[in-house]
Amino acid sequence: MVSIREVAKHAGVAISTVSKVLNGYPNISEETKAKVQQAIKELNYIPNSIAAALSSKQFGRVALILDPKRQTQAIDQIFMQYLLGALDTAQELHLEVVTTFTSTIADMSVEELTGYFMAQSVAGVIIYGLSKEDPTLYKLVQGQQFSCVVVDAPIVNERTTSISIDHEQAQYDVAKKTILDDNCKRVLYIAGRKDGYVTEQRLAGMKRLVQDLDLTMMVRQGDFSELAARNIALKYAKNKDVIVCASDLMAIGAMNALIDMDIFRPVCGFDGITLMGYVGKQMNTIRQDFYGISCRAVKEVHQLMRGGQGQKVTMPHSIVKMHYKDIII
Amino acid sequence: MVSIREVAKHAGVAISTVSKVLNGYPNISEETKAKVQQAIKELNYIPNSIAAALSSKQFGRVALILDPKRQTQAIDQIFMQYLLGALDTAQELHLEVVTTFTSTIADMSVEELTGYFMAQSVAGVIIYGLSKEDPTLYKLVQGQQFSCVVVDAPIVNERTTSISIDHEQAQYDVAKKTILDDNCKRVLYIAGRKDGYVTEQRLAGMKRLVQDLDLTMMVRQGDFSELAARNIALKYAKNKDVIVCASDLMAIGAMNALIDMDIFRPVCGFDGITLMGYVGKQMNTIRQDFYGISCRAVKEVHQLMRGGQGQKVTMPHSIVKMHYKDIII
DNA sequence: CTGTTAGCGCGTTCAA
DNA sequence: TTGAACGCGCTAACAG
Repeated sequence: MVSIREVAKHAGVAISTVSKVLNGYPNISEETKAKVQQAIKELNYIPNSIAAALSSKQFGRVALILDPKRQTQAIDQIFMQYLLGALDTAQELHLEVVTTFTSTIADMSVEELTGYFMAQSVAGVIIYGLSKEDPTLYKLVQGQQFSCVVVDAPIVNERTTSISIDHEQAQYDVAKKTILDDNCKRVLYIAGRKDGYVTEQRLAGMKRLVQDLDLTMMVRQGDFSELAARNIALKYAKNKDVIVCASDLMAIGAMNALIDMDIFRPVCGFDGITLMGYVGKQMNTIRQDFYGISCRAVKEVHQLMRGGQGQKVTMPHSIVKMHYKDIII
Repeated sequence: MVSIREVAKHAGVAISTVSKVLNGYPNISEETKAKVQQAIKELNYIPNSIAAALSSKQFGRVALILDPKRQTQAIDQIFMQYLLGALDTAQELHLEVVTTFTSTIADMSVEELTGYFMAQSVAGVIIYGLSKEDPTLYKLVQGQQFSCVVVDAPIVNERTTSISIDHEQAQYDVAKKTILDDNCKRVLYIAGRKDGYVTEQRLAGMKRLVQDLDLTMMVRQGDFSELAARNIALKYAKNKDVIVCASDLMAIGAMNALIDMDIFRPVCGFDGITLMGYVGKQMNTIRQDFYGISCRAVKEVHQLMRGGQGQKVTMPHSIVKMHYKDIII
């Protein structure tokens, strides 16, 4: 294993000089910089990220906090996109990533969690889909001990950046399109879980749409569960004109309920997961670039860790109708 | 951040003593062990895994090498199960995990890859679905510089353990059940990619079955692609009695081809992914416990890193018919 | 059985 | 502009 020591010897400089070149510090002559880089190439030197993390608290590692539902594996695609985006970008920025599932840290207090991350030299945290009722992670973010990026939660402070699409507008857009296509009036809206920030925002979009188009709306909590959505549709869909769902999975549940009841109503979803293309019925949905969002999240946490300021970032979205022919490859 | 030093001071012992209790070394009196554990509890001490990894090469970290297809997101479920199993078990065994996608290491030579892992204090590697034609990873395994566990590849040596279900038997089982249900004679077998070990093994199972049941079989390479399987089915299914596919995704492609042709043939798949339950047609498939396999993989790599011997581990499998009602929750 | 000591590879003062 | 020296938190010989 080739260490910084050997690079220094090979280049005929001191270890600290190599370190400075590596980390882009100023006050190094072009000449020595070239010598060092030459030596790095020749020896095929790769800096030991462990040692670097141990030595410097400043540019530590990034923890990814994901909350995959162990039951509903149909949406694993979203988490994989998050992971792919994060790991790709982390490699680009030379950040080390720690993949963490919420189950791992479920019964820790803020203090324990803080210690846990500190012990791993974690300086930045990306939280995907923070629940409003997760006090520990919420406190972690508010504590501002770590540089945080929250995806799909509207928390911003000195050291916290928020990233998401405009859920209010997206829900408005996709529902409007679906409703205008069939000239509907009576809407059944199957919302998400109460403790999610996006649930509120999407509901707000629906309320605005109801006003703008002069509709009537019944709202029920589907908790992002396919089965719950199915049951809600079975119960209430009959005397509605359209079913708007806050997730693709719920849209699939609702659609299957309609098929069982042998009635037709337009349904729209939210997310754009591949599964939508497999269920036999084309549905409108919002497509988010989960990969791109995650890339951006890593870039933002990188900024924060280098002294950047927390901010709100809004990513673009689009409306698509999912077809099997677009899915199969 | 509370360090081992403070624990030692608090317990009134030396640092190394704390380290020894931490790592379960022998030759520590019950009394001091109790004192130390008491101090650990009181101070809420969490060992710094970074420092441990840096200091000791022996019990370093474990790299997970996954190869998720960026296109075919329908099978992300499998990778998430692998990840969940690995992370859960790693936490149990106090192992640190580095999640790696093949894209990250795609254009490295063995030497570079070795350096890359060494620089990260990686001592163990778990490779999920090693391709026969990945020379770099293959050499890495054969080089025996790392403790390796290969999932679904039959490589065993001093420091390499192989884990998988019995693909030959599984393919035999699921095809036999499907064939006997409908008393078929002419089989279309859509195999996987040529460079996969499992492809061979499953094909061997089919050959045995053809002998045992006195069938005729046409074999085509579907490359684990839904579209390829669809095209194969469109071309050859007509004068066959049954279509056996080496993956669920290919079975779905084949089934959709049959629907388009408006003919019926029994189809069976392999994997047991959730998607199978959504496509409207019930199909036999092999269910593997990807989560459990991954748990076992981590346990095995843990053994290897502590001096264990490489071996072959076979996991159980079962045949299921996928129903939508079993999927929706 | 316990404590002392020397690194692991690197970042970072502080002199030179 | 460069380099020597210290320490990050821990493990592992070795000495006691």
